[in-house]
Amino acid sequence: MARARALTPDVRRAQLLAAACRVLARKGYARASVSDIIREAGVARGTFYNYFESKQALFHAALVDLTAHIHGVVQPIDETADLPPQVLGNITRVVGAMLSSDEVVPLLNAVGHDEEADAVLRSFYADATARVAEALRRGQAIGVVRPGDPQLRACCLIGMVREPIFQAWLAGESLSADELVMEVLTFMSQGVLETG
Amino acid sequence: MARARALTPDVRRAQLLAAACRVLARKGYARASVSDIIREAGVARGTFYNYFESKQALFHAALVDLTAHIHGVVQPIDETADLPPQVLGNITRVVGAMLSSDEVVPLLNAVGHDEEADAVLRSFYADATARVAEALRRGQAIGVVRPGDPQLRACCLIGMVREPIFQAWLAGESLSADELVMEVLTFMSQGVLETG
Amino acid sequence: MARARALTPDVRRAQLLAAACRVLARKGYARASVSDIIREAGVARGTFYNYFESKQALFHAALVDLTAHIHGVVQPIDETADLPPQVLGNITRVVGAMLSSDEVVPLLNAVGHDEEADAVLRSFYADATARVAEALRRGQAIGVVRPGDPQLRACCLIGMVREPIFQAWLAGESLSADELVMEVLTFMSQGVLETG
Amino acid sequence: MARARALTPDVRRAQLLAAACRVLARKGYARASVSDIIREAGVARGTFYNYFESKQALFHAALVDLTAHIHGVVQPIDETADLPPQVLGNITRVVGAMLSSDEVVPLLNAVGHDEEADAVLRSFYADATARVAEALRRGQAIGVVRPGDPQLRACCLIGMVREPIFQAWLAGESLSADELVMEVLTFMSQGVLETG
DNA sequence: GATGAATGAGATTTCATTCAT
DNA sequence: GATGAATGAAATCTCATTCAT
Repeated sequence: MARARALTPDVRRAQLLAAACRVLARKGYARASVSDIIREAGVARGTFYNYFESKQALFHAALVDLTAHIHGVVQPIDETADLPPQVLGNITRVVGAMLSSDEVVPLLNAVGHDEEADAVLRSFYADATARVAEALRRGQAIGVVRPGDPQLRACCLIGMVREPIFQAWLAGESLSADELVMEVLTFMSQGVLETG
Repeated sequence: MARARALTPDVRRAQLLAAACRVLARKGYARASVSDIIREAGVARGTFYNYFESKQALFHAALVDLTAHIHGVVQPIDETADLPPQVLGNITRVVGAMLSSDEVVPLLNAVGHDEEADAVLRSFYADATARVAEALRRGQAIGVVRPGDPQLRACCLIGMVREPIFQAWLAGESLSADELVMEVLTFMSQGVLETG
Repeated sequence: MARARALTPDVRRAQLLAAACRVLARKGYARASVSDIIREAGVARGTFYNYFESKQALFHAALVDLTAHIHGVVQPIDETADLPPQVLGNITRVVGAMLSSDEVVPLLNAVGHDEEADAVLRSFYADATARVAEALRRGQAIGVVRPGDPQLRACCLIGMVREPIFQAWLAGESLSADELVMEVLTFMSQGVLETG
Repeated sequence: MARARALTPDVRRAQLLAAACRVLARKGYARASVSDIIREAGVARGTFYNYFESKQALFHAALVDLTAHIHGVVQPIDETADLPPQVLGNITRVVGAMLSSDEVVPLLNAVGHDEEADAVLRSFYADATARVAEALRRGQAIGVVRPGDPQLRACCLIGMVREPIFQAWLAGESLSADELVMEVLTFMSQGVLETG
């Protein structure tokens, strides 16, 4: 076989991570094998293990990367400025990040495959919920959010965003980020039932 | 060896399915092996294959059973009667069904493990969404639901219910069905933002 | 491939152990692979792992079996009877056990390959030394053994037996058990130097 | 990267050999990897193969060095001078050489790992035995050594020295060279049994 | 000469499935 | 029908060696 051109470790590592994400998106967590990944990356088996201690370590790294990226798009709320546009902006950016590539959704729904990966996802969701809950709590403090358990409400909000994305992926359909954001806003601001 | 009493096929099948569900709840889809299942059921390896073509077939059957059960708790809307209590009743019953046993949540989140199982889940979620969307559509027709894409809105509603249940399971915590139902109602009827 | 006749677990286990010993004798500890062992035993790869948790576990079991067997040929000393023939008998039986099959020597010299195996060998040699030392101590107590550190002397005696056996094996030559026993007796009773 | 200063081939070779010996002492023959050796020596992987054809070749060279060193401490017997002190001196020097460093014992017991290394050890032991046997033969000729097979007797003598050293190493204990030499002398000159 | 990224043959291990009893 | 020993394809992982720079 033609020997792959030697790269600096950082580059090769990133390449392997990217290849792994593509494979994960295509075959799913459970069916993605090291053989798939190295074929996708065009390197030899041993090369893989020069960069990751194990297949599990790779998946762990991929998830950590991904969740960090999503958290990264959230901007802290400036309480001295107008709130709604900031919240809207964050929702829009998160939805954008989740729809930005085909690889995000399957990874974020890959629960129950792997002890370590589950831990990463658990902390991702716990963290996201905690942030939203904190924002709600502040909103309640300044009287712009109705009373109610912030933790539970935060979960509902996350589900409201996550589920349409998840189902669109499951069905292989595309989803309009703008429409989703609008719908979430409707639920937040007035609900969907006409009130006499 | 101690030979298990010959049972009628249906009983044995049900016994295996129940054992499989318990194992799935305990170990998760990916880590449930045939050995686990037959140990739990107390039958020999070969016996398993007298009743299911493969491990995949068993999981498929378990999912079909489970999703049928959840669909079963939903009652058709009687449009001549008062709507809100019927909707409320259905939400309550679905939440109740999902919280009724430890086995439901892990199974409904077991995505990406298995081609066939994914198909079952896909159709479960598609079906659930379609039903809710249809209800919304009727609501819009008679003017009790605001305008908006029923499909997308249905997804949001399902996510609003599913996510808190999912996260509580992930965190190993319990969840109050009543509080969840109340919160969903709040989102539906008035939103969570105070309106000047 | 023709399916191997199903055996009771005990028999199959013993067969695998025996096959492993033959392979170890032929190829040495480091170069004996699971593939070699199953080829020798005529079973499939998976069958091996039905009986031993790992390759290491098999080697451990083989060593435990072997060392137990050698210890088993040693008979306790009856202090009310004549001592020399009893000692002579034990030496003869141990030498006999070590020469009884080609597999003993390579196994007893397989040091440094494997943490667990080393522990078995360590305790084998420690135990053997302790027994000989105890016999020497008793001999000193009743005045038939000269003064001197029993532990060290026991080691020397064991080496005196072990080394010729080891070297004969290394050179691929055979060794007369009787001559070895006689030589050891000479060293014990009078030494090899003529005394003026 | 930090490129090691180019050394003369002999120096570099010696440096690698020394590193290999340290690693061997620490991890044992079977667990010493090329990675360990180059890390210990502080050279790059490729450099290793500029000096040794293979890992096996390095171990071979290390053994040759070591065995040559041990043989080197043995002084030829001057038959015109008094014999016992010369024999005593040689035993003392050999024991001293074997105890001089932690690396000797594990290497001399590294049997069964490697075809070539086994050959080196085989010839080391054969040579040592031959020398001792020759000395015994001369002793018999001049009447200071009792009759008996010199070859077998030489093996016993070597075992008498080697075994205590081996066991002390196995147990991680230290050993007094003087006591060992004295004990060997006792076995040679009078045996350990009291004679009425 | 030195470097270290890349290699790949070969080892161990897993586990869903088969089939003789 | 029930049993459980046997199977083997396929997965993960190791590490001595190569070779372009």
